[in-house]
Amino acid sequence: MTDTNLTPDNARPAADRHVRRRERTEKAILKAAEELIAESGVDGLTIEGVAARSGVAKTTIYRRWRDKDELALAVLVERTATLSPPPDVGDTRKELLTFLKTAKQVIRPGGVAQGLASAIATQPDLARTYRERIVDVRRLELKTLIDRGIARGDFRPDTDVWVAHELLIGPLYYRLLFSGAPLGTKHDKQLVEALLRAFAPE
Amino acid sequence: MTDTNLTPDNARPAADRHVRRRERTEKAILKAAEELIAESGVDGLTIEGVAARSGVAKTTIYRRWRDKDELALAVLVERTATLSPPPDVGDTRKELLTFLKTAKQVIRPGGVAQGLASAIATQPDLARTYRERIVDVRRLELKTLIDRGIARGDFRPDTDVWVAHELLIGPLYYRLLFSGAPLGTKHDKQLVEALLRAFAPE
Amino acid sequence: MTDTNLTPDNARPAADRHVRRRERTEKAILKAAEELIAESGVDGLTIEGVAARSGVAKTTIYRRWRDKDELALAVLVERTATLSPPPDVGDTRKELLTFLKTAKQVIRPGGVAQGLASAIATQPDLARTYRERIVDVRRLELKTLIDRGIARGDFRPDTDVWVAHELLIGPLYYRLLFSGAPLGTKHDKQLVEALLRAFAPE
Amino acid sequence: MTDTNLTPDNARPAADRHVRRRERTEKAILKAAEELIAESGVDGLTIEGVAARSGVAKTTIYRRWRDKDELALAVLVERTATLSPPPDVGDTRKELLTFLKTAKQVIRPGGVAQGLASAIATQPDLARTYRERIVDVRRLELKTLIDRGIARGDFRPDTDVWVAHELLIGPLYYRLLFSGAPLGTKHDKQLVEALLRAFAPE
DNA sequence: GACTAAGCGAGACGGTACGTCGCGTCTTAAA
DNA sequence: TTTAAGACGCGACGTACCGTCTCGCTTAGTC
Repeated sequence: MTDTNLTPDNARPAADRHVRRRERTEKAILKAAEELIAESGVDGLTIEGVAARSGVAKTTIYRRWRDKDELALAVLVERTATLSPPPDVGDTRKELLTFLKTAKQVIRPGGVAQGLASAIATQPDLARTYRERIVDVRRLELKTLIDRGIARGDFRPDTDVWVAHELLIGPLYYRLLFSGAPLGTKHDKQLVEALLRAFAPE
Repeated sequence: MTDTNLTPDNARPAADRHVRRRERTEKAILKAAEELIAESGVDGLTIEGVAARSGVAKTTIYRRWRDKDELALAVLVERTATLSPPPDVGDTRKELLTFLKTAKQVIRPGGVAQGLASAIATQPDLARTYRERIVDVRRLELKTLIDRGIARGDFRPDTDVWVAHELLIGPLYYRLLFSGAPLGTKHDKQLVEALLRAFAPE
Repeated sequence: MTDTNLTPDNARPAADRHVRRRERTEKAILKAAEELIAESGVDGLTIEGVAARSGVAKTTIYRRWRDKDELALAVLVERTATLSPPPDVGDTRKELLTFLKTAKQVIRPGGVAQGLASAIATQPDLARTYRERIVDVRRLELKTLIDRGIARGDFRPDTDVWVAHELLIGPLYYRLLFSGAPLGTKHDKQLVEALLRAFAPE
Repeated sequence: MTDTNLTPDNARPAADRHVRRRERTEKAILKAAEELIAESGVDGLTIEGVAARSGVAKTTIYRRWRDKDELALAVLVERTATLSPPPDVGDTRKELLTFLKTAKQVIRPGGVAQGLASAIATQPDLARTYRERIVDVRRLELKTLIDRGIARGDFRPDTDVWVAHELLIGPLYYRLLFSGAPLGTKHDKQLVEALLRAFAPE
């Protein structure tokens, strides 16, 4: 986490051979972590387990991530990074549904979000990372959709993206974490419908 | 937890002295637990700590609750149980705001909900208890409000209580757990407004 | 243990009306204890287990025996009490072998002696009871045999019963507890032979 | 326990610093264990106590020994290992007495043998260790003595070392564990005398 | 046939130690 | 410079069984 690899590819002075090594190691760790999470949830994620599976020393893992929560979060971030924003298909309703679907793809597998919820809610460091790397990203995407929706006359011009985001994602998390309701398409539709009504032009 | 004291006060045959003792013990435990949570969060809640502070043996605690999550949840349930449903004040908007306010009073202090989120999302037993003793209770209260709202012409007659509940509570939890936004009155108002619009009569 | 029922049947002054009840309870307890020992050794003997199986309250057991070791020893004593001394068959060798065989019958089943060894060696109370009710009894029996042996000219007149006892029983226990050697008849014969030689008349 | 340091002192490649540390830790543990046993018997031996006194973490102790019995046995083994076999003094009688004396030195202090008797008699693992590291060692020493005795004409050539061993050690344990008789020199002499007669040449 | 005291059942509890889990730290050789 | 490897301290876990306490019901000989 600490430092994000923003280094451009030019100008590698000397002690940079080691960078390649770092990266390889890091990948091995993340891979092992993801697998373990997939197999037995965030609770089943263990630094010792990751070390064993990845063939990396425990020490090495601790050099990169403070603890297992940070590591799990890194897995989540990785996942978000590989997703692309929802394309313009000319239909706000459909685009919003796609948005929800994508969100579920990020959150659900392995129960990472479920497993991390408490940690994120509790530890400011994690929360910040989570917000910057995930919440903000997704809200930006939503903004695109909403702007299009406004242009199409589906949303009133002063629609608050923050609130809209909450109205879509909040219920989703709520079902995921607490109510246990089955995150189905039907529910998604109800949410989208509600959102469209809540911010419909006068 | 397990059994709710429905026994009337007459006809206590014999083994009832035990019951009285149980209750006293249980109260001591819950009190200590609540204090510890208040001081250092659910993470800081330790069965050993509770035992020490309450002067009750660790064993006795385990005789009532499987583990520390169940105990923490019991604290939450206790809190919910002591709250009364929002009164009819003749104004749907106000009643909904009161509903949100009460919800925050249950959830926030000590970060119990935050600390328990992962556990609830992960362990079916806890989830069931949580749903039955908290979600359902609160949704029932909301139903009363919505019914009144319908009668007053503020909501359309087929308003779905489930969805309405999610639209109000979901964002609240979302802010609490992930976005870190300050659960202020302003936000509450935005949510209520959105809800009223989403389910306004045609 | 504390008081051994040596009271003769005459002269029951007053407060001993309830004796019969006591005895029934006591028998139930000892029976359950013996069964449990047979099933899973002295280690598997649990006051709670005995209470459960015998249908007697834990309290009642503690009213008679200080702890589970005393109870187990009581089982052992019971066993010794029901055995009869070896008859005169006219052959010292044979009588000694019978003596050893009987000893094994007392000691072996359920591993009571094994399980109790440490307790006896450690707690003077138990040791005293053990010596008085078991060791002394058996040594007295041996004395009879040796006296007969002396009369028959198989032992020298000044044979020390104590030492003889140790030479027979000691190795037996040693095998039982430590060496793990299989307490077979062959070994018994070797011991008897050695004893006869050690105390043979000049 | 597990591995006996048979590594020669040359060629210690690398991961050997660890070994040194292990050894230091192990010594600290055994020392503390021995002290605790000396103070309050095997019953008073507690892993937690050892951890506290030795300044070693409980975990570390469990990393080496399965449980407190194994640890106690290790103390006994340690004791045996540091003793040297009885020297040839030209007198079988005297050598046998020395043998008994040494045996008592191993067994008696702290009542380790007494406290472990039940455990050894009950758990095959412990029994095996006990036999291999203690019984066999001592019997081998006895063999030396008996061979010398045979050479000197004190024992008949076919003297069975096993039986001889039992005849000497068995009574000793018997006194120690059950009869409570005071393991004095007088008794020792009687045993040695009996042994010499039992296996005297024709 | 009713009295009455010894005996008993039942449940809750405090307490000690257990053996386990996974964490995160440290140290040093080797790559 | 980075990594592997191993040993370690630590805190809390959840469990087992201990032995104790309290109090009301049961029961069996006696009056």
